[in-house]
Amino acid sequence: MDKPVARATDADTAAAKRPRGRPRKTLGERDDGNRRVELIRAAARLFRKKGFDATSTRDIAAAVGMQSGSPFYHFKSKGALLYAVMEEGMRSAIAQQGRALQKEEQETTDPPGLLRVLIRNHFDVLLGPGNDFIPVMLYESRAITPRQRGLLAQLQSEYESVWTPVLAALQASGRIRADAKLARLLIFGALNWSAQWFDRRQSATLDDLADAALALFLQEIP
Amino acid sequence: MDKPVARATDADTAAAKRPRGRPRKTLGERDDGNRRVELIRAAARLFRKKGFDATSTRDIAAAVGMQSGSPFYHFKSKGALLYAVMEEGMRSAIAQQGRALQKEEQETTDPPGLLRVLIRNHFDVLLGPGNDFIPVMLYESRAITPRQRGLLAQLQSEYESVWTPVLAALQASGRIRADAKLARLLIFGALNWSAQWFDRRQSATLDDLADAALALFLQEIP
DNA sequence: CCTACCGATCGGTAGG
DNA sequence: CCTACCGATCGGTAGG
Repeated sequence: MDKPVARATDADTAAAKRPRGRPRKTLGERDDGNRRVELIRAAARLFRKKGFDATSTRDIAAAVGMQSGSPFYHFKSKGALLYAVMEEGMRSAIAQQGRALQKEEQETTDPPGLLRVLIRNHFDVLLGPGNDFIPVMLYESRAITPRQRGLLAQLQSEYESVWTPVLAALQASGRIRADAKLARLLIFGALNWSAQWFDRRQSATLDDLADAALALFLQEIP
Repeated sequence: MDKPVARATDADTAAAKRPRGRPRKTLGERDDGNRRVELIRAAARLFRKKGFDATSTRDIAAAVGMQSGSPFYHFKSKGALLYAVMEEGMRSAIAQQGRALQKEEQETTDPPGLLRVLIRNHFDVLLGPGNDFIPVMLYESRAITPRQRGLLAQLQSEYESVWTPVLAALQASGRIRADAKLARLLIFGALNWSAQWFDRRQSATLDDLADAALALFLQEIP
């Protein structure tokens, strides 16, 4: 769990294509971690589609070809599996955000450009193919314990820590007018809510979304 | 169900204060509708607090002092009760929005002023004391049938129909830069997400929120 | 990781 | 609206 899975964006779809295929044990590849990851991935998809409470551990077991009791060999409870989905989602999102910034770091130090990278990447984290982890975290947080919520809050702080100076700079230069803290909450709301309505089969692309968000939040250059 | 309950904003809290008190039958007041409304209200509170699946019909029955099977005398299923919460929430929100616009209709025909009224009222609908109905609708829609979703979509269209011309006017005048449809979705997202983080016991008021939202979305006058 | 199983809970109903 | 109840499902476990 410490090393993030390969970019969920491109890896998940492939795996979902052959859910039957038993793990190919090329070379000395151990099964242990794989089965655990498979469980987390299947759980994420089902938790997102049907909700945590409406998903039975039997559903999850069946999705990876296990018997009903077997998930409990890997996770001590259904709640632990939910938390693993959320934690994996956050670690993966943080890593992906880091890569996105690094890639653009060529010259893009201007706050508007940085905000675009952050927003565009956030849409990817939320809406990219196979990215069910963060939506699950956003919409099922009621089901975890206060302690787990605290641990996730730390990861969320880490994720947001990159945004704070960017938003502060934009506010200082007058390109964002609203109070910094409320602006951050409202912006994340606008972005996060897209998980409820975005349909990949429809017209708008993630770039369109990023454009619209930037146009909505940023004051035009005077 | 056709006539909306008294403004949830001021009526709900009072009722919550005396959950034990058996309905006072002053004058010829019939119990029938009251019990039904009590059930809807209790269900809304519990559905919001614990989620639909995690709330048992026994929880709801107990909250209004009934035995476990009795809610099914009023509603044919748990799902019907959920839908009643959502429909009641939408009808109430539409009525409340109508009143808010009427009250301000003195001279306020300018789009920015109208948007402020709409946003301020929307925060009231979402975050006002005892207003659990709309958050339940927003966050539990997975649990209703497609047909019910369709019926609610009609009510949501009615609610949003007032926003559309206002947003169009703001876009035409350059005070909103983003694509009209995406702007609407992003704005509603920013507002709706507040149901996840807003804490009435904290500093910001609903007026603060409305101010911040306006400042964030509207281009400054040149 | 499977087999076999348990106790608890749940939505819903018959019959008054 | 209550009493008494049912069938189904669920999370989880022992023992291999």
